[in-house]
Amino acid sequence: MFSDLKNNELEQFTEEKQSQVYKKGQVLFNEGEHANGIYCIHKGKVKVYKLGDEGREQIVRLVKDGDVLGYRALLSGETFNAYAEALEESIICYIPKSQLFKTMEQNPELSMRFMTLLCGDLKGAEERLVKLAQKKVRERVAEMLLILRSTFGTREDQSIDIQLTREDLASIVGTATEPLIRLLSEFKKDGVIELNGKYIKIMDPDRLSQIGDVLE
Amino acid sequence: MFSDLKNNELEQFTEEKQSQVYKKGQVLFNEGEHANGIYCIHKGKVKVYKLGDEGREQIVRLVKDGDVLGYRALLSGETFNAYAEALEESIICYIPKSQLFKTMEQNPELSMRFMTLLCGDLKGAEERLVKLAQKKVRERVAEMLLILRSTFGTREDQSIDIQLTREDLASIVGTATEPLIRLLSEFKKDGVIELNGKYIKIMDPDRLSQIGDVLE
DNA sequence: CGCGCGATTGATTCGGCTCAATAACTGTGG
DNA sequence: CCACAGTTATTGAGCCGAATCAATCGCGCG
Repeated sequence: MFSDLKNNELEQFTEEKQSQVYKKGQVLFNEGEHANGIYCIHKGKVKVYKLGDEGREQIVRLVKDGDVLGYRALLSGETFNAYAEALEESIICYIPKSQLFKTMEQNPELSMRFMTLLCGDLKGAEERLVKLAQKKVRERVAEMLLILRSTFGTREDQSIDIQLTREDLASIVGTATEPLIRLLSEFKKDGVIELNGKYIKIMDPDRLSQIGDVLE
Repeated sequence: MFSDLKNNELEQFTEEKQSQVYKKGQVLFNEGEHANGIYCIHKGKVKVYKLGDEGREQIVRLVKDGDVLGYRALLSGETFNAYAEALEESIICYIPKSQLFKTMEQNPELSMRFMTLLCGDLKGAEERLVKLAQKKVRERVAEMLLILRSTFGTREDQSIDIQLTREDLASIVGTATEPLIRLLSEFKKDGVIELNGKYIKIMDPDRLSQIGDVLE
């Protein structure tokens, strides 16, 4: 994200940044809080979620090493409209508003970068919208597994490199925990995936994309 | 949107802009087409929709007088990822990329304006996402009616000032036509709304927001 | 005036949610 | 190191919402 700042600016950035370690479950920010800076995930994973009217969690986005977080609220000068919570021990640095804006003035490039990020997020959100409205849970689950794998990669044993509770998984696809579990069990029975606690290994990606797509 | 440009720039804008009349049903752009400019709705209404995997329409956004359209694709240098179609006879002016970018360079304000638009769209999309995932059709329909009224206002007879087919309405809330119609009929029977062809009049907004909210 | 599309209603089916019960797992303190 | 308590995961049964299919109706338009 900041990789092509001029050298001196990059230094300045690095100096002033405050790295902090967040433990699993620790909260970066809550919905409604005032945004005074942005978060860069140096290492780790964070879930960004909103609460529905009945208090149910809805995961809006998952964020990992190298991603930036919280710029929507900062750029629009509003409060955060989601919660962010570390999914594992994470190293995250905080860039205060003043510093970011100063750098942005000197580097129009950087503004453009944020613009691009926003565009990408918007596109992604709209695509998810359509899928949520039109696809069945079964298809969405299949698709989610593929997306998780391509986003977070795999560990040595080929399982997807992220640990989410079944509730989290359900909250990504927008369903209840039980239906999600049933689908995972079914996929497992059919040899499409393997389950190992929170780790999921995709055995037959083609089958999954078949299930997740139009077909069937 | 462009209201606080310096005078000479505003003139330049006005001179060069090409106003065009779109008839009802006429297409502004298709998904996948290359974006070479943005559209400003001078007068009229436009629906922006995507197609699901089975070809079903999903309305992403409704746009009216004073709104701007197509900047996501242009700013990110990608193709349009939705379709746009006039809902009624509309006067729309087209601002070519070159001119817009030139003006943006001279007016950082304008870039900031777009940034704000994007932030707003993103926020909106994420909120819709949550509602789609968590609320029932009945609640979403109730909420949509209220939103339509506050967005498009009412005519002299207090009916909402927009004409949408039942299919369009269904596609906004993310359901099939029949369930939507049933709910409208129910609301009508209960005296919550009145139906007059494509025009809908809200009789009991409080009841509607009750239905659309947590309660019930 | 009739054709055809959009709107409406009914009947049926199916998916997904909820509730309830059990099992596995996690971390904790004795 | 083990027992316990409190989660988290899993499975089963029943119900309800919503999609689908089918048929009719109404209306606008040619």
